[in-house]
Amino acid sequence: MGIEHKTRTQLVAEAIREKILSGEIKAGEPLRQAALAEELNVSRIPVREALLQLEAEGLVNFEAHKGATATMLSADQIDEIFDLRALLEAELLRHSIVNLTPRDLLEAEAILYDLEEATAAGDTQLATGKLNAEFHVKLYSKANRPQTAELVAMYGKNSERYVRMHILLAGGIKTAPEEHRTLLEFCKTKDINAACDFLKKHITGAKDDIKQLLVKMEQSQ
Amino acid sequence: MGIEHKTRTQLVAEAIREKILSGEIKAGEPLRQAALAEELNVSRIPVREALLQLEAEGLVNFEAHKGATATMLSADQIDEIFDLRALLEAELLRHSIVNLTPRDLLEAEAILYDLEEATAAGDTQLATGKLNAEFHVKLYSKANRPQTAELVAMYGKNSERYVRMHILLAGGIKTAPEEHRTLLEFCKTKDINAACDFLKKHITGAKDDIKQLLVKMEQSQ
DNA sequence: CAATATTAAATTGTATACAATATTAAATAT
DNA sequence: ATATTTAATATTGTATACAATTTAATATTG
Repeated sequence: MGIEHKTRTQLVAEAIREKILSGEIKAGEPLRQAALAEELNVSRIPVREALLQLEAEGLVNFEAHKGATATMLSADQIDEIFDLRALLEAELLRHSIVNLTPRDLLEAEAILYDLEEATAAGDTQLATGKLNAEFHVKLYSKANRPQTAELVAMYGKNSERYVRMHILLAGGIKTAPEEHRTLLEFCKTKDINAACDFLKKHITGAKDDIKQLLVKMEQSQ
Repeated sequence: MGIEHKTRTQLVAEAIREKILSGEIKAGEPLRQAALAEELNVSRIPVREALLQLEAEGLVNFEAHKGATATMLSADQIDEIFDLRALLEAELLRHSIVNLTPRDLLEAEAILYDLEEATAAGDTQLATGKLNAEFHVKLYSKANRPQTAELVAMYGKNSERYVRMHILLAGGIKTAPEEHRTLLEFCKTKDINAACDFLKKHITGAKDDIKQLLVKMEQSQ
């Protein structure tokens, strides 16, 4: 049982990803291979490979001979990504919901409990971040649709920095806390169509909230 | 206006991609960096970078220290990919259909004409391949959903080898030729729901056809 | 002989060095 | 002075060389 040995490329990818998601590297900013290599104490090879990976994740644009830049998502692109998420997550839920066991639903409720507590405590970072994701993942956990799940994860990561930014600037997403409970209720009663429709609205609502801010930012430039 | 200069990585990616799609490299087969490098007269660096790109496209699995293999899609995975395609292509069509001009529809009809001619001439390769794709792309052309379109293109590429294989082994997909014409008709009358529902069935039908063959192949192993 | 440990070979991962391209600065011409 | 060329610099792309890891083969032990 040897310890997992991470390759430099993977470590570099994680480092750069976090820099982008945290906003330390701003959208549009060029990512110089040599600079990153020196900063992270590696050669340019793993930096290049990490950048290629991040491009696949949609976090980076890599143009031959020109170099890489952190992707800059326009309001339109955010719009599309959230629509895709709504579509794909509803599809996951549709397949998962019939397989959700009572235990799954209780576990989801447990997460929801923490989430509501975090909300009450004013920790929007935690509530709209980690716990929110955990709750959704739990509901999708029995979908048995690995490729769809991977897509959802990718777009989730891609949205993450905008959600974070929104939390920072607007103090959280105004998603009503009871929305999650409503969704869970539909899952319990196995009301597939109601659950999926509600989920779509839930995601689209978050989108509208974020987009409003983004449009304002685009105008103020 | 300098000529477009392709990087070795891009050329290598194209070469390997075609090898996989054509079946020259079979699913599951390991892709040795050194061998590919020598064969293509480059160093291992562009080979590695090409393999990373192909992994992002879903054609290759790249495991650290173990190496890359051509992805092997199970019947289940094929199933899921075609479901995703149905979902995403319907979404594209939904957004495109209202913007399709009479000219767009005539161009689609022109492609359809060629397609039907190819079918009549027995050229299923052309009919289910290039022309079929062209027809679909035309219908989606006014969706204004670049990221969704990119996903659709990716999954299209991913399905391609199985479609090709199916054409080879079963002499084409049994998609009724009139299905395309029905779809076009719904687009002309701007009957969005009918068009999208029909498109989903159209894609799912192709899936069932291919999956049947795949299940048989998996059993015979 | 089977199972495990050890060594050797193959293969991948990464650093360094150099080549190709793009960007910027300087020089020249209009 | 402005526009266009030319040279210098910065940056990316790729080959080579070496290090790390895995896989295969061999040796060792119970």
